[in-house]
Amino acid sequence: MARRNDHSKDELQRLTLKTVREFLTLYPPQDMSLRKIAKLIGYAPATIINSFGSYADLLIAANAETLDELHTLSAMAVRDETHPQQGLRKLARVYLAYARKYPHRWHLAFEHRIPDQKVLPEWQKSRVERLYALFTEQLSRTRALSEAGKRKSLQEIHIASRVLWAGVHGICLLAAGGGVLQEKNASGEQMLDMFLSNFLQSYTNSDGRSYTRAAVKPDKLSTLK
Amino acid sequence: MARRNDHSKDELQRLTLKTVREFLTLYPPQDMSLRKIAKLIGYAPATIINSFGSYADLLIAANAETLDELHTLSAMAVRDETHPQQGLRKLARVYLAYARKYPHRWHLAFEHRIPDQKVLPEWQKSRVERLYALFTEQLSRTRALSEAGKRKSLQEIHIASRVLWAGVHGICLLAAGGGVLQEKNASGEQMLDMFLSNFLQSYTNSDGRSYTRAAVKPDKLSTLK
DNA sequence: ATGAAAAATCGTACAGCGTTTAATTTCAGT
DNA sequence: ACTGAAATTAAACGCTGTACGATTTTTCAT
Repeated sequence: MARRNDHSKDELQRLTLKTVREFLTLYPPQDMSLRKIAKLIGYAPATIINSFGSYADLLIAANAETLDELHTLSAMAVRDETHPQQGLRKLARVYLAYARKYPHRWHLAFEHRIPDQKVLPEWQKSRVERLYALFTEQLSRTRALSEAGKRKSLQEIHIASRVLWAGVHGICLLAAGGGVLQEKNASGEQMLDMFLSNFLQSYTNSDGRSYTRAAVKPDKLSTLK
Repeated sequence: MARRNDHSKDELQRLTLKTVREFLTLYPPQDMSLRKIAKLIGYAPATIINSFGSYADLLIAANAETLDELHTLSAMAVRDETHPQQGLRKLARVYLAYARKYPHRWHLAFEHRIPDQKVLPEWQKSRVERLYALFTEQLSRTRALSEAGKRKSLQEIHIASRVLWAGVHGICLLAAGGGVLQEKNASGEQMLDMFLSNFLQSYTNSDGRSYTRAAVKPDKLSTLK
């Protein structure tokens, strides 16, 4: 066969990605295959490969979409949010909501292992870092103080943002995860709440040894529940 | 062909699992296959299937070994540990060390998705709960107090143990994870330290609103660094 | 001791997978 | 109209896990 010109190159890529997205909305990644997607869009498997490079590259592209969507939702959630602790809570809730709504896409994006030693592209890593950055941004707004009473260093904030992200991610695994990780006696909201309340409580009170009192007053804090 | 009697049924299972273990010590799960393992042990693929039921069941059995090993190491680490906060730190460090030493086995155990709707056996879930239980145990030793100054409820401790585990797991993903999650500017130890210090600081000081002072004195706490 | 049943092992076949190759048809530019 | 490039596919390749049937060995009752 030959050139059909039903779709332009870009149209075909969009159609493919849309089909993948819809498939993963219903079925897990293991049930997806290049041949199934090809059949769904009415093209031959080789056409998709020709368009994306490989099935793995198609998955990477789909994951990029997922990360973008998650970032957009997160950014929207913290826009116009003046209270950084509230911002962090909102970020966490967006993550949990997304992991629950699109578990298969969420899993694929964060569990995906590249087949060989083929490193995944930089623009993919930077998408993940953009997610971390949302936490970093809220954190640096907390004006939390370090031991000596000085502002926390950039490195401290960097680490704390990773810790926050990791905690939220781990909790989402328990709350929305398939496989061996399934928690039914504690809700995701409960876990997120306990995590953020306690971590931020201590984090924002310098290191908790009360050289300094927190900038946030207790009654302000209690409104965050 | 027919019965060879080179190995008993149990011997063959042990041999198979040992081969899987050794394979995963060197190579990632995606590179493993039923046929490769069969070739390595000198049996036909169908023999393994006949012995374990399916390739998926073999993986589940291998994961059981991983979870057992992790539990044994963890239990050893907190045996004779009188200080519960130190115990929790040791648990976290064992997890991180294991995830770093056997990343492929670790990943397979926690990421494994069951193929179909075939639920994974109860004895597998209970193995994971046994891991949580180690955290629960240390936590209930902290004698942390709740808002009203009373001991924390079982439900609170339950949630807190999940939060701790989830946080440690998430951090291990960043520290030892392949794929899209790789943190190079913050070490796993730094992240674990910040996580545990801050979370426990607040958790053990009731909810931080200082109805009650913590049972653990500040100078005790500082020795945990 | 003998015959029958059960168990173990494997070769073969099957359907599906991602990917490569070669052929074919169409489009764009001259 | 002619030519070279681009797009699309069918077919084949080497994998994958699994089902089936045949074959041999062990086990056990008689």
